[in-house]
Amino acid sequence: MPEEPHFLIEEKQREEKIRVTRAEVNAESYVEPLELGKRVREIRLSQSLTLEEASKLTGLARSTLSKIENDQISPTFSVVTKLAKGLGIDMPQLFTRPKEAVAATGRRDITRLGEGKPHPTPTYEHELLSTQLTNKKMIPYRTVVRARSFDEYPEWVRHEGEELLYVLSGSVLLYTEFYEPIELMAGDSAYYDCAMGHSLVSTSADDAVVLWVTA
Amino acid sequence: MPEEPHFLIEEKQREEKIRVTRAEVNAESYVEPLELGKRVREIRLSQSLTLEEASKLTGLARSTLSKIENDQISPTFSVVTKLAKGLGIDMPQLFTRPKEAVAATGRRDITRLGEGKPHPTPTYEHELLSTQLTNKKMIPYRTVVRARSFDEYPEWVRHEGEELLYVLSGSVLLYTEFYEPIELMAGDSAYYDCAMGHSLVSTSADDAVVLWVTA
DNA sequence: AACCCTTGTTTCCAATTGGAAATTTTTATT
DNA sequence: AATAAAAATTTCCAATTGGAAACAAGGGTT
Repeated sequence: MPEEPHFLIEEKQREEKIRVTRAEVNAESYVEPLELGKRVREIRLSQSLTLEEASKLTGLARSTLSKIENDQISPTFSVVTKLAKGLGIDMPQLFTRPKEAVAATGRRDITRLGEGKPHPTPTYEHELLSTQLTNKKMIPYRTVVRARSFDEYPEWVRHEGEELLYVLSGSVLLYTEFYEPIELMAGDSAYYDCAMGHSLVSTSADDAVVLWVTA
Repeated sequence: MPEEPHFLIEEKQREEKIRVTRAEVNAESYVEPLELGKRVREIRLSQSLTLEEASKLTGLARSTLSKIENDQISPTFSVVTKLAKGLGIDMPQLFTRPKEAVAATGRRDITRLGEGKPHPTPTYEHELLSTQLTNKKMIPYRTVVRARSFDEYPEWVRHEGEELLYVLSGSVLLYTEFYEPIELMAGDSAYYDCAMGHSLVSTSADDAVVLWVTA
């Protein structure tokens, strides 16, 4: 029975409910159909495996594999994990858009002013740049730091990597663990280890804009 | 009810069956148990989001998020996808092991406008930022691209790594191998693999200023 | 202390997943 | 073609997921 996959149907049903909310908060974060099934099948066939063999390798039922490959179910995380283990694929590889294999063509991604992928949070208004390329060594954001008072600065953030901060306009106050807060004006920059607690507030009357690059 | 997660129990049962086969065929491409829940919580908190806010961003129920973070369910693929989209995470990042947070000593380096270390070349006028810190993952420059005519644009440059280019003022023409030259205006950015030949000239009447970050 | 409000957890249940087996389709062989 | 064997899909159903709502656990306020 060639019905529409459940989770796609469900997707639509919810669409209604959450449309407004989602649009408000994050105008542009919908889940594309992404053909997991197609990817999986490609990988299996590239190893010349039958469903039965893949089944043995992954510990998943033949039927389950078939359904996944035909996008009839949305496998659970644990199933995806088994799949990856059994077929010897990197998880990331599974999700990375196969897009044009980069091969001979160089990787390049242009982002025009204001055309990044918006990602608002209560505190900041991030705009992800260069979202076409995946597996980048750096992740660049252009971020609007909303004008706000001192005493409500956000919690420390801590994570892997290093960060470069360049103030494009306005002025901000950079809080980092182990140091006194420091005010940065347009043109100033900071480089720090993200393992230190850090957070940023705007000190200008209006919003400040910064470029943030994480490695 | 603090029972053992279903999908973990089941994991063990099947273990027996597939052990031998798996060892034969693919002895070593193990994606460890990875605590998805913990990761997700980290990421959510790093953005100072509440479950409610994350719920709005992802379109998932608060309860669902809670269960995921507490490893009480194995979310379906479509749910994981929504999660990643909503929270603005690269899928791969979700699965990559978070090397234990470096006991932070606190590396931080502030560079005031114009106080970087000058490094002039015939073509550009680089100003190295954050020169106090060594062993950085990224090397940031603020570079003035001298106004110049088209036909004397510099040779390709090729080297290791990836580069982010952000135009601070003026406009420039970015030449990269495999692509047509493209004009970038203030606020535009480009990300590319440095293995591609690349070079930059200014197209504005006066000098252009760009931020260049190499990883 | 009683109350309200926010954040996170748990319960309940309808909807979906995943396995075993049945069924259909494809491929190979006469 | 006809048949057998292999491979893939579908069906059926028990087990699990995911949403709504109830619940619990703080934080402030009055």
